[in-house]
Amino acid sequence: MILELWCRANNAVKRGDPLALRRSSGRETMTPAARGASMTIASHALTPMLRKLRLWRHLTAREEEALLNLPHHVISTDRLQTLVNDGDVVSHAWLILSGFCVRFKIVGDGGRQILSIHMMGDLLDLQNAILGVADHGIQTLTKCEMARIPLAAIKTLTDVEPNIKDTLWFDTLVDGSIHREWVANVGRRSGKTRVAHLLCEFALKLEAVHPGDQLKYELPMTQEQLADATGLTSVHVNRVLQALAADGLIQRVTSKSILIGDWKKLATAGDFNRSYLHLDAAVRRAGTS
Amino acid sequence: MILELWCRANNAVKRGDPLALRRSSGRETMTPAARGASMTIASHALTPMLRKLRLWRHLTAREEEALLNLPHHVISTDRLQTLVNDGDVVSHAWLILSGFCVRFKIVGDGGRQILSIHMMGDLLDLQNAILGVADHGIQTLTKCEMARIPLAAIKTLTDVEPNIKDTLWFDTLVDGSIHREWVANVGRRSGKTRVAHLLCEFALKLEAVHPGDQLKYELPMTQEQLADATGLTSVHVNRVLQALAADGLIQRVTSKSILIGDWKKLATAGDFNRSYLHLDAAVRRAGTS
DNA sequence: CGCGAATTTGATCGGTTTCAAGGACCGTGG
DNA sequence: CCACGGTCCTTGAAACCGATCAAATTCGCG
Repeated sequence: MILELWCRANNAVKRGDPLALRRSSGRETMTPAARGASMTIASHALTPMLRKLRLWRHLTAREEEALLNLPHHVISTDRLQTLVNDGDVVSHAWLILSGFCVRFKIVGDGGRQILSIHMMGDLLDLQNAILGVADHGIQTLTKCEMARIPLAAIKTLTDVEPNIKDTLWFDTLVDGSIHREWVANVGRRSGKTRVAHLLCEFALKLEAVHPGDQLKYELPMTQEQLADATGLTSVHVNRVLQALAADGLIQRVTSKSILIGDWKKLATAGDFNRSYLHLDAAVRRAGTS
Repeated sequence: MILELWCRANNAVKRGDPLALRRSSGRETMTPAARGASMTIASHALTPMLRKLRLWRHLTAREEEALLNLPHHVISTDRLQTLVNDGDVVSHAWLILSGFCVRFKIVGDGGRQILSIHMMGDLLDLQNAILGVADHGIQTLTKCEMARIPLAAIKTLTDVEPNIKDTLWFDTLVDGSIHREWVANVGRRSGKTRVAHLLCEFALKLEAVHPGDQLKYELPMTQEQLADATGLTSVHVNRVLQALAADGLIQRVTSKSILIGDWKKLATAGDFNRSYLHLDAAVRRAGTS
């Protein structure tokens, strides 16, 4: 249901002829007509990015305009599409317009570790693009609409708009902060705590991009993906979810629909402290300056 | 012994009257005379930073000069000093001139997770400073010499020197890449693999700032700290180290001195692929442009 | 309705933790 | 130079959390 709301929120994006990403090639294909369409019609396609960046720093109207005018094209993907592979040479950033994605790594024994979960407004892969070679993969969890933005255009823009560069830098720093929390999460917390922590993080990130009461939401992940994110197995995740439900911390209407029964208790069980998300950065900044 | 070499390399730094950091307050104390001394005499104190930043991007002579002229003062610390606590309001960055530091988090049950290990030339806490509130702590592993640089000065400099800003941004992105590798390391690898991976990473980072054969080095960490970095217990780290030695992957002359017996085997055992360190970024950049 | 994917359950196994105690090392002071 | 004390390393045995394996059940969807 939340997904539906988002689609409505994004209805400025023309999707008359959504372009499916080919699973085999991993690169988008696009007719000249479609390319032209996405460049001109979808002039406000990038608005989800603003909602996110405004959390970090104040942007002037001119700066926001410049961000919206970044060249891009919009792509529709199936679920479970791998957009970027570890080792790829990357020259574009991805912006999520709708849907959910993860970043991940594959380790030697074939195990997979999800590094972060992303949603509408998140600018993905700017890290990979600036570093030049991808050190991790990117995969969609659900059907997504993504905007593909050339790094060169971002460079050109940030070179003349220092405040935008600072904002994007800040955005990547928050990513780093979340990584650090995840290191602690998978390194030093029990299975139950890890899962509870993830549920809290997801609720708060949802709330940030889509204000409203996010105590009930659809978790766009299978238990196996949840396991990959928490460093557990899917079997154990299943048992942990049951335990959380038994304690009344969550209720599970369907398998993926999470209803947080008691936020305070869940946050305590998840050893969750929102400060690492830095969601109050703009508020704090405004208050002190 | 490596530490000795480094001290010699840093002998431009005047340390006549090292200023001990007070354990209780966590803030440096400094006589006016000493402050003046560190500002003027140690004009090349910041050179270790250049060696690191040159790995990421080319810097012009003027830019390097500007970086060296950043206002700062030099501080000597004991081992196990906590320089920054989670939650601190941060207005300075720390540059390591000699010695080793870690970044860490404390989780709910009192457990500690080390997030990254740092050495000469590493610019610490720029993340915390830009984000405003520290989301993690910083502690010295050994006696260190640190330069404390006001964030305001870095801001002023990077606003007029975009290439320096890009370089520092790149530096924080590499930090993020290392964080991602650590998430995968503690999340999805066995104890033995985790420890082997850490030993490989440390050798390579040493090599980067202090070229020479780093197959033998002093690991500036106790087994308990190794455990905090790998998400294990010190008892288990002890057993893992013995196992690695039994397999001939490492030799242990003293408890902390690591001699890598077979780099290839250790890298394989540690599922280690250096690409996430992005140490070849400058090389690659030079080759393609 | 029927198929494949995802969830759930049970039983067993094993890597890692925990607890506890002994021993080695190192810096310090006498 | 040695004695001392504290930190760190090492070892053993037992307990436990989470993994593994396998099978049954439910869910989602065309």
